[in-house]
Amino acid sequence: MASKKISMAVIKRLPRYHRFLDYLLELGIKRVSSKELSTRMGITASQIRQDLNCFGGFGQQGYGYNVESLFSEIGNILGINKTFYAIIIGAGNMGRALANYGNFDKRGFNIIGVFDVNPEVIGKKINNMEVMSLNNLDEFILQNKVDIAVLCIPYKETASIADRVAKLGVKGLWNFSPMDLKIPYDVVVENVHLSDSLMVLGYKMNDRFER
Amino acid sequence: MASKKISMAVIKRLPRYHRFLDYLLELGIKRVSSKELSTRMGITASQIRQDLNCFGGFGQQGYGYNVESLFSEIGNILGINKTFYAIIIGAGNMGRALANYGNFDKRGFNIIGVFDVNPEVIGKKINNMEVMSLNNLDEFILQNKVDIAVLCIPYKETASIADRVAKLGVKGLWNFSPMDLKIPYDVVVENVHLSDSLMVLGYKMNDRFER
DNA sequence: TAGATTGTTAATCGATTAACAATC
DNA sequence: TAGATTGTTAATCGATTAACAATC
Repeated sequence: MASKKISMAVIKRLPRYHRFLDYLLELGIKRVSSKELSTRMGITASQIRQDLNCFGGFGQQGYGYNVESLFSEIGNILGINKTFYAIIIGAGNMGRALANYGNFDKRGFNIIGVFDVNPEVIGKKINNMEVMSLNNLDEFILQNKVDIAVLCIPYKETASIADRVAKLGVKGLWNFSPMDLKIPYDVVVENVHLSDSLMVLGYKMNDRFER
Repeated sequence: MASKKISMAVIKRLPRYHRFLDYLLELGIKRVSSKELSTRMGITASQIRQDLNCFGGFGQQGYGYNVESLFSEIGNILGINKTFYAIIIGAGNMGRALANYGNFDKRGFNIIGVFDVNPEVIGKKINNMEVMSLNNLDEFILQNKVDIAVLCIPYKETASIADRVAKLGVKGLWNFSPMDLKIPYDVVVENVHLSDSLMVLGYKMNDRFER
């Protein structure tokens, strides 16, 4: 598995398929054709078939795709059945929101710790987890299996913390800071640049409505 | 302005340029060449010049780009100098985090109201704003200039609320629900699908480390 | 002026779409 | 079997990269 290189464009569509299939499942729909997915999702049928065939022939000629099995196949590709252990670094607005958000568990992402520097926050409970001091970060990572660090820290701290956890063996960074991370270690980074997204929205609005 | 169609690929890189130029400004750097930007940002010099020339010749042959003026030009393109008025719908984890996050103001996004359905939340203050009842949403939008609605509501409510505010004249939706919005009105949508992003991170990790 | 670097055109690369033979 | 729809190859489209003349 994961042998031939698959483009990010394809990967990024997978969660959308997954979500839509989940919805079809809820509606009790058993089978679906690429053509039907196409009209409902606004993606060409051709692209859907191309995307799915990157990973194997999930369909059946003359029939289409079985919703349930396609859903679980895509889930497998995305690794939903595997468990990742994550810590949140930074218990500010975003860190707290993510710590409280329960739905990541469902997708196999377990939050096992929250860290901050602020003495007023350390020791307080967020979603039944006591916020730990950043001083104990290294120790914690060495003593627990930590796959992912969720970075919810200010711009200036991001690079050094990223570096620090990468050195300790954390393999994935989910980065909410506006910093573009460049890390010399073997770490996977996924950025969520909220303000970039907001600026793109602003652009689109100006462009469309010629304010 | 905004005459020839510019691809989304280009637009999405603009906030990154903007951020990096801001950083150079802080360092007190006055001029920069596409080549230097290239090595520092990990984008080809060719692409940088192509991107910038979509909007006009901001550079000078033999010299490069003036950091300050390029920064402000990109800011203008992104509409940072214009003010948008936004409301947050849904005062759950994400809604609260966004309401408390002060940095959007800096980019011209003013949050002027927060709404929720939960009686326990209505009336409470978030970042000096009293949470209003969703019952008063229509009235509020009609009586105030609301450019953007930030949707932080559960999956099931999203479509109907999006429809409702669009009908009332809201022109932009910043959507944090996993719902893929299809709206029959003239509205611009920017989605932030956090769990999609997390799933992509999971995929990358499985792929890279062959768990 | 000579050197540097842009703006812009042309070439390449990759992603999307179309077409159709394979097959359920 | 006939109809439907996939899997897959080929054609098209768009985005990225390379090249270079224009010019500061």
